[in-house]
Amino acid sequence: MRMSQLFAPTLREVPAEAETISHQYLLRAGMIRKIAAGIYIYLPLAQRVLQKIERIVREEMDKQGGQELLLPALHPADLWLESGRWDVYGKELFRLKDRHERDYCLGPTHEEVITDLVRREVSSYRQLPLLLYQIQTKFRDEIRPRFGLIRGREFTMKDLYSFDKDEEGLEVSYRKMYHAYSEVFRRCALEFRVVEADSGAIGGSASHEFVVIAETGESEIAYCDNCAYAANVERAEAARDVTESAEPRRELELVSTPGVTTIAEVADFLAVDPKQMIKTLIYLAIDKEEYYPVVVLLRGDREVNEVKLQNHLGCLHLALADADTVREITGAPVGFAGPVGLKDVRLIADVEVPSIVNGVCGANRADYHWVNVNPGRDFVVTEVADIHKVVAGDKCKVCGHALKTTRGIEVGHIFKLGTKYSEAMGATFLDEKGNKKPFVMGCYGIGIPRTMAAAIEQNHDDKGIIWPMPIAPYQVVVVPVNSRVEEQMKVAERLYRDMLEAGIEVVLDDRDERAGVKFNDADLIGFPLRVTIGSRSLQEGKVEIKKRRTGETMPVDIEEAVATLQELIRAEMTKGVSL
RNA sequence: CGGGGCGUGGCGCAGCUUGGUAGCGCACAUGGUUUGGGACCAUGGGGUCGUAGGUUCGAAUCCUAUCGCCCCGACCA
Repeated sequence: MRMSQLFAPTLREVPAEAETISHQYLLRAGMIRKIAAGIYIYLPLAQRVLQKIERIVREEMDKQGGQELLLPALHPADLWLESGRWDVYGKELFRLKDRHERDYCLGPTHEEVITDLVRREVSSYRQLPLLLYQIQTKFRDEIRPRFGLIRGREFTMKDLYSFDKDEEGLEVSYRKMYHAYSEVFRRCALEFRVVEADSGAIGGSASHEFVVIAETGESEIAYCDNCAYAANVERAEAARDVTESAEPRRELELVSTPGVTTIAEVADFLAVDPKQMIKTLIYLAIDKEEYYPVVVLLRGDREVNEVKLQNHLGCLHLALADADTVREITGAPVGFAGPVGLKDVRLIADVEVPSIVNGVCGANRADYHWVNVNPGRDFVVTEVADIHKVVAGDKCKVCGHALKTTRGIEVGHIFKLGTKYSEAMGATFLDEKGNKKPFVMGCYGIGIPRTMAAAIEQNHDDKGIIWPMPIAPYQVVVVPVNSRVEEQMKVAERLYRDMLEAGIEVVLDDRDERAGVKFNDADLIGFPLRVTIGSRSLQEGKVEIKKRRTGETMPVDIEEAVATLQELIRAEMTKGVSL
């Protein structure tokens, strides 16, 4: 490809709308353009990267016995009503009607469609296991699209669905995908971690996320350096502090705390450790038709993990109660809630609460707190659950070492679905004994554009993108320093032709631009290798090869340039990690 | 949806407080000089100031409504 012909409108300035590095560079390198919030055009360079990622994905899926098919993006509402998700999925589902007023939606995921297909076409255990996948456009009316390609409303996803005859089969399929995903991201040269995850709206038992480590990521993960434990903080659990305090239980006492409401203020005012406090929060658990209040107790230094809480409650949504509801339940304004004396309301204590001795909590009365509160004595704890958020420093539940936390971008997610969809939709087969059984399913997704963006978040410097070789849009750019110098152009053209013949993916920067412009564009777009042809080295019959990542340059004889490049490319293609 | 911010040539911004009929840099076009890290000179084209109402002799500027976009939170690959 000639740079003069390449449709890659690079931008010198940073577009105001872009906050994150990947978003900025994708725009500036002329790879994407936005057409509406969360909806992007992929220009030729981006398309090449996406296709390379897809190719890697296909190869790894195929290796595990996956078969590619293509499902529709437009789904009839019937299928979603059948699975029950027409109501559950909520506003995120793009819904539309056809001319006959029939309901449809744009698929945000494809469990319904694939389950429908399989229930009609597969009837015997002999046809299992079945691994079917596609690379398809998904539509999700995200509450807030953001960070460019990281969270779009339309994006391509590879989704594979596994159908097995039993749990053991699912386990095998799940492990295959776990391995395949690790291979995909390794080949994309990404630094990632596999973490235990919450399975969220898709449902099911076990699930793992593949998280690319990046400061700008939306996911927070907790992990242990000492053992293999790693989990999304939405799910992460820590070892419990079981040290029973020997301190004698003191007499319950009401103290005046005028205008002192927050944990920090109370701790300060009464000179107690926040760990001694019982944080009392009023939530509303919201289901399809109804909602009810829940009182949640935590140690004062803890935050609620709403995902855990919601899972525990099994409700659809969760919201902090408004001031009126708080007053209704506690009889006091916000800031003075406590479990002592509360009646007729569901009370859930975090696992750490029962061991608090002589604690402090609100008195359900404006401007008063209780001190020397002892769970079990001063209020009854019937429901205990792990609902606090794990933080760095908590003990690993596996080995007891201090956990660390970091942020990352979730690029892949694998789920064991079990029989959730097959049962809801009556998808069954006959087993060896002729018994009707629901398929045991799994689903496995990779966000393709997000993977591209994550690669940029992890591979860039202040000049631009540094593509890992396996997913670079082109492997080499040839830059004649001065396109008007005939000799330089001649050598450039010859090398360009030779490279094409050798199967190297190359761009020739034949533009009549100053060297600085070409160099800067080359750095911005992020070609892993650059061949510079200038008068200096040409005098000695040499050209310069420069590695984008390290900045290392090496003069090579013109005749050896192609062979050298091939060698460098080969080395980077198989390496699997960043150079 | 709650909180914050922004809509002015393709991009980045000024002008708005204190109304007087739109400007700067980059990009673009033409000519010339330049050419190893985003050149210079000259000339030129391009904007219903997001949209709709209103106030006013007069609105980018003031008022109202509305749409869009970005950032922080609830959603997820």
